[in-house]
Amino acid sequence: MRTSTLTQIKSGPSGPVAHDQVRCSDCPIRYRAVCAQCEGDELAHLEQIKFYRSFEAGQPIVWEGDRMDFVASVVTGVAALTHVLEDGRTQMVGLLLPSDFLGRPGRALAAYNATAATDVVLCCFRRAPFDKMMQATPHLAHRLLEMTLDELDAAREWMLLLGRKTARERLASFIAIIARRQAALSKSRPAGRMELELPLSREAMSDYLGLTIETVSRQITALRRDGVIEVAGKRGVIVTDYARLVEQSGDDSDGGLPS
Amino acid sequence: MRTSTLTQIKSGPSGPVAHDQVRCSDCPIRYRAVCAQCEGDELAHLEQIKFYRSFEAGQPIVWEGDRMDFVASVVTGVAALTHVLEDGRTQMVGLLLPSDFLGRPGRALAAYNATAATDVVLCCFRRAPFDKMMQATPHLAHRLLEMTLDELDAAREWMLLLGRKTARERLASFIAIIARRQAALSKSRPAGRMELELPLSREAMSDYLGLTIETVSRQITALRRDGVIEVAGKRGVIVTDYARLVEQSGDDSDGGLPS
DNA sequence: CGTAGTCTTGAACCGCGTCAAGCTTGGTGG
DNA sequence: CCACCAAGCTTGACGCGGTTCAAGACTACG
Repeated sequence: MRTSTLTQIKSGPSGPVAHDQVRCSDCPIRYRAVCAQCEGDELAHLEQIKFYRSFEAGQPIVWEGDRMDFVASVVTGVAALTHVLEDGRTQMVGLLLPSDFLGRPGRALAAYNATAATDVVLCCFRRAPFDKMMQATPHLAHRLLEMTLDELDAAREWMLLLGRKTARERLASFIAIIARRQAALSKSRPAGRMELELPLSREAMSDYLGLTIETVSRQITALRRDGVIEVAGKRGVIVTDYARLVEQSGDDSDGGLPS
Repeated sequence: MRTSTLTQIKSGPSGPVAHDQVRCSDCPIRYRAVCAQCEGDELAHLEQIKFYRSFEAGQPIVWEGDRMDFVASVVTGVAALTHVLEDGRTQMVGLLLPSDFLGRPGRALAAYNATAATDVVLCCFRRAPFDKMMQATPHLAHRLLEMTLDELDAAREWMLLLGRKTARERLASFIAIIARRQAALSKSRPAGRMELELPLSREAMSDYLGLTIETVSRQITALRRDGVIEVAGKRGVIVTDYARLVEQSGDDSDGGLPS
């Protein structure tokens, strides 16, 4: 049932497309998203003002400066926030994974470009009712504060990467982040040999890491040559030993990048 | 009574130094800090759990991983948050100006090093009562959410700088940020000729900008040679034309970096 | 089999880091 | 008042890591 509703989305060639409601109680991100602490009436109210939108990989979600009359949780897939300078230089400034929040309550204009890095499904809330609910529901405000603080921590870890790490360390850090989040999905700790699927193209990785696409490619080759990873197709990566990968990432300790 | 307990702290020559209480109603950051929207009882309660601490320029406030049993607002001065890799590479990840908030409610361990970049006065709140008050006071949580979202925006602007800007653009961006905030203090818009005092040493600037101290120095010289700025002593800078400075910063539009 | 999109590889270049002196300023003591 | 020193800043010479520019190679898809 759930799955069938989701497959309907895949219609429009380029536009976002709505699809049938999924009950919040069946939602895969029920206990991790903004709504995590809502129950009963609150959840019912959220259910009323929510709607789903899907985007195919590569599609824009909003442009910087555009009016955005909803906020949303990422249900499945990966979305990227980017800043672009006038001469075209691009820097990714946010990577939104399932349960992450998109948009800013109380602000109608998007501050960054948002793009679907993979196929993405968003659970959207109309802005006005959501803002009103934020005022009335301490749960919601608290949860959002907590999530925003986590994102701030992640952004600061990322600043360390951009400001001080070498190209090799950046690649190792990125792969380690993906490994960690994949382990988190199965509620295990990352360790030993791990098979991963990178959620970003080489170009998106270069935008994330503040490098060129060529340098990304070369460093992946170098990590492979040194036996830190194996490569399987364009997106597939096998980490031969997670601890060894972390060593290459330049971080003194493991941990880092929440969510 | 209140003051006497605090003045006792005033012991060590290099340790933090407390000073007499200031009434919240007289506080210079009264309407910009976390407490901005608190009135009456709420303010009185905050007043009860607050205490001041001072730090001389260069002193550490907390170390990453240390227990931190307070949160605080910066009243005067500038504090820096930094990450350090094991080999000593350092990246500043936060620059706290007056009214900015230090610490994370609900987390006792510091996630970064905090250092006084100039002489700093903090208005501290003991953690436990502050956390409790956060639960009970929607005002407070909302204000903190708003401030955290602003900081996240600033961090993302900063990521663009670290990932994609040249050394010259970074310096111009930094000086423009200082110019903007100084204009904001006198409630004017930055424009034309402006005299500034940089709140950071060359070393701190290099940590902020992801450069070496030598490159910072060279780029300041270059901006001076090109007539974009004049230099007066170690910390003094005169921006000859703010618009020209912004052109050099690589940003397509003005704006950016809230707070 | 051809073609487009994505990724890889190579060679040359250059911006910034590194290393090593000098310079400027302020503080201290003779 | 000046000699001395330490800390912070500036300047120069040189090398390296990552960018740039330019071909190839690998898929996926007609």
